Amino acid sequence: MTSTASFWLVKSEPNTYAFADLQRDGRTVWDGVRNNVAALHLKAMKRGDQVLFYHSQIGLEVVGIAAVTREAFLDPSDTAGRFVAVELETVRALPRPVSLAEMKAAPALAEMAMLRLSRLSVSPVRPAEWSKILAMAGDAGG
DNA sequence: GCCAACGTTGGC
DNA sequence: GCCAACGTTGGC
Repeated sequence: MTSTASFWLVKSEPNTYAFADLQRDGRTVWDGVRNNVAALHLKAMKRGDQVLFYHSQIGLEVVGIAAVTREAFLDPSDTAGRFVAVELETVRALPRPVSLAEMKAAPALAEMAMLRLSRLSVSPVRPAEWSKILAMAGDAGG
């Protein structure tokens, strides 16, 4: 069977919700996104899509992999009913984190959406970028 | 702590 | 509908 999963990257401040929290919880509702472009990406996520988990503000590195377990639904934290959330589950921590500096220094990642639009909290990752980052992390699964 | 980038708001 | 002011994000 051919895989049709897509790849994404989400940012979270570890002070607020770290990858370790996702590992503890198993699954979590990814809500609170209040940016239209990010919301479009959330709406495009399909069950089974793979997601890089990035720590913003503190750490500044990709630390783990999550997967989409529930496709976009109205964000329960948005009383205006305008934005959506998805549900994510933990997959695995990376053998070693990949820092923002490393990603910036990698020519293969020069066009990554998260590097070009630094404030975007949910962004697409191309298959080649996904493979590159997992290779940089020493993760054989990419 | 500062600043750049970018989105939103509100006066006109 | 324009655009200046303001707020937020996130890297440095």
